[in-house]
Amino acid sequence: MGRGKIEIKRIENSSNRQVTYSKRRNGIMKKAKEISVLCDAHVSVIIFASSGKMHEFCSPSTTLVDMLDHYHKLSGKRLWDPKHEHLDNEINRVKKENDSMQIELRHLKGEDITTLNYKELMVLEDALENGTSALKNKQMEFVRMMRKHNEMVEEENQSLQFKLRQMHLDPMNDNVMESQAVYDHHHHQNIADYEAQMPFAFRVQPMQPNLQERF
Amino acid sequence: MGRGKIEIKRIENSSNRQVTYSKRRNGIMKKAKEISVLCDAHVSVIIFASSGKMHEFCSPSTTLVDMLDHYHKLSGKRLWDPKHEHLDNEINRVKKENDSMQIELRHLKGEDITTLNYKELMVLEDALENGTSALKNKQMEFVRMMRKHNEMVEEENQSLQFKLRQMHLDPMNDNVMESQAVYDHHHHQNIADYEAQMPFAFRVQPMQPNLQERF
DNA sequence: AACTATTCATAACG
DNA sequence: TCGTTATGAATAGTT
Repeated sequence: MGRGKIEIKRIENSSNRQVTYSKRRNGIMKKAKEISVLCDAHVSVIIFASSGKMHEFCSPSTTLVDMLDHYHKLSGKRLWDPKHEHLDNEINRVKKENDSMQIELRHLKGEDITTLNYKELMVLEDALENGTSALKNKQMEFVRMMRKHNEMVEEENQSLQFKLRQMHLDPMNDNVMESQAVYDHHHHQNIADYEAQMPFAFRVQPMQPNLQERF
Repeated sequence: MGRGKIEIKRIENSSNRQVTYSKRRNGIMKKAKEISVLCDAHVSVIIFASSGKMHEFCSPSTTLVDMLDHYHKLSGKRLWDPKHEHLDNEINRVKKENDSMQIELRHLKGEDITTLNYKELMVLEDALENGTSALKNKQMEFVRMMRKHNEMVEEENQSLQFKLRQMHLDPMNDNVMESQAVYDHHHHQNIADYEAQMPFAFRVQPMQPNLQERF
């Protein structure tokens, strides 16, 4: 197509080559645009001239990244560096871990255990027994804390009653108040220590209405 | 170029589109080859048909990876960095999921529960109760299967004893054997049905030595 | 860059 | 899917 047929081999004349490059490059880009419109195709064309200059075309319906992503999936060839592959592997590894943990969790919660064999059920039973007994211990600890707390509150009540009685008997005597202050200081220190260890729910609402049902 | 001029817009006739696609794709690939030879250009063409099939051309003097590297440098556009970031985020997300599952698992197994507050302990208790009761049900199912199995074995024993006794009394009489054969056929069918449902551990070693301790 | 004589690509058809 | 062909498009060489 031109004034004469040409052989397809490197054009030695540099300026000729440059001109032909520019003309044919435009031709290819036009064709690429056309096929993408005519046939709904996704097309990516990247050309580097021997001069180093780059030209590219990518169909407007997509992006180069998406195309390369797709390319990666279809061809199986690795375009991205080992870094990338490493990340992929890491994701797969972690996801597998995730799946097996999810299964274990479901089993412990009593779901999907119909497929388990006898041995697996034994393991599950051991785990549940451990969990249950640890829970029981922790709950007993709560009970002990509650007892202690109650004792301290009762003790404080007594001290307050004592104080009130003294003031009633002798309203002008400050000595009573002073000796009480020493007691209070010590006492509140203890309560503070204790509450620091107390879980939040307990401190806000010390009396769980149905706690006794649970033991 | 062709029997008539065409407008550059999507070809609605599907088979026409397919034919045009294939012809024009060949045309582009040929042009790409030619320009790379004639002008020393590095060319990459990737085309996805709307059908999903992929075709590519890359000048023989280079590779797609090299071209993309070059592209990366010249255009400044970040080709895989966004992908990297995406993978990183995915990993972090899954790892977080992992961690929380691991914590839940440990709690169910009775580990690290000292930090739990009262509310959390209640939730844990519910989960453990569910798990335990599901396990109990499954175990009872095993017991029922064992019972059934034992009954069948005992029944078979009786039948065998009967057969032996008959042969001892009248060693020359084959009728006994024939009537027994009918019985056996039916009986073994039942056992096969049953064993198909039996978990593997049970079938290999029907008598678990410490089973009775566990119920 | 334009022009134009040629070759090439391809739309329609078989 | 394949081959053929008339026609328009691309482009090599020229100005």
